[in-house]
Amino acid sequence: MTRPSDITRDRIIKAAERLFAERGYDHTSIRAIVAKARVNQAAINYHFDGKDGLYREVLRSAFRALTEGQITHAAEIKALSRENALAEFVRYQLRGLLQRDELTRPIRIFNWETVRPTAVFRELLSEEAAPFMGLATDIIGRFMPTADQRTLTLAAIWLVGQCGVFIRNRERLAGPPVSLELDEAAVERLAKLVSGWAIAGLGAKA
Amino acid sequence: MTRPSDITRDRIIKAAERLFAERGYDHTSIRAIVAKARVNQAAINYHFDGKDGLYREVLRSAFRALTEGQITHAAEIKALSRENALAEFVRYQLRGLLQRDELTRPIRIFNWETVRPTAVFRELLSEEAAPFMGLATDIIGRFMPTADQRTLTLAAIWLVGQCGVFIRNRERLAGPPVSLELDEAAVERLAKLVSGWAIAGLGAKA
DNA sequence: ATCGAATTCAAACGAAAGTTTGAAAAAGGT
DNA sequence: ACCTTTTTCAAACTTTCGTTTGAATTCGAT
Repeated sequence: MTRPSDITRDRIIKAAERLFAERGYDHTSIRAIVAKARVNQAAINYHFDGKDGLYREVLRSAFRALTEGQITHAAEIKALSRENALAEFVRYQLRGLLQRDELTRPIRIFNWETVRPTAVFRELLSEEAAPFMGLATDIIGRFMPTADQRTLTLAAIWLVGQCGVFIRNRERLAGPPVSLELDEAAVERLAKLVSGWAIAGLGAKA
Repeated sequence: MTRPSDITRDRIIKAAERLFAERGYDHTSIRAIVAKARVNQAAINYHFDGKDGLYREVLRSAFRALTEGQITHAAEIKALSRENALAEFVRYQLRGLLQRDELTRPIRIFNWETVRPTAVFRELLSEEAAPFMGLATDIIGRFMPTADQRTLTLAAIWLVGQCGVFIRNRERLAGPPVSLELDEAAVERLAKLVSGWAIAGLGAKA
């Protein structure tokens, strides 16, 4: 493999993934993508059948990375206490704050979608994102074994929401007045803080 | 007052407030605003010096409504136990889920800004939004009297984040598969749920 | 080496956005 | 009633976006 045309494809995907993660779908123009990828503008339509098609590809791989990242550790997560499982989930989410782009970009892309789901996202939701939200719901369920499905879903949304607000505002939080540091230690502290609140919240009777 | 030109101004503001609340800044075109307000397109530039200027006005009044709404009850809130104060804060936020537009629009506008703050918002942040986030920080502070300012700020963001995710996705949550009802009782239940989790989370040592 | 298919490229297209323009209309003080 | 200022209006301007076009080039199996 690695035909010449695959190289173009690859460069487009990589550039698009970065930009979509950083600015979201709407604020990413294909001109910005092709500039970063240093390919011709028409290449996106040729290879991906338009911006939507490209985004679909990027979303697909983002989902896979996201679910795989947590599903490969699914056995571990299941083996963990519910508290540790939830902490791990939160920690994984908040790693999106780090500059470690290769790993954290999918999280950021996903978080843009919690804001204003694109049409592309809604299509993929059923086939690809289900396991991800399912994991959240499962973990929550271990805290609320008697709760109905509706409550579990709301709790899962709640959990994702309280992580997402940090992810999306990463760059702003890094500046004044918050001046949040974004190194591993700081993110770890924040993850502990948030998961601590969430666990305590779920642990008690509401 | 109520000169004829003020009527135009007013219709623009009202229409813009609705649309900005519903779709956010980016997805609201001035053509959509003038169509809803039934005024000429150039009127926005004449009266508000452009889309940004109009948005600034809408944001201003949204902030005022938001802070007044909670500051007028400030005395009550201060008198409340910390648990009830926080519950009241959450409840107020989540009322953005209701269709009661006149009251809940400011909340929705504010929540769009937690996603991707506009330049206009950042300008206003220091002068207008400070009291609002300040209130959140104060309430949080009563749970964590020994915490440093940084932690309090993070906790305030966390609190707003877990409400905002519901507000922004209101319309989607209303449909399948969640099919969240949006009447007073349902919102009240959700508010109890969320504030219960948050209170329990903060009440325990993290 | 050759030929058809796949890929790249510069350029232009059409739609949608925010803004500007300049004349016409309305308002309101004198 | 007049005249200046304020306000409205339809139309055009400018920029940016995603997409299309058609020729030129490169690829890769024969």
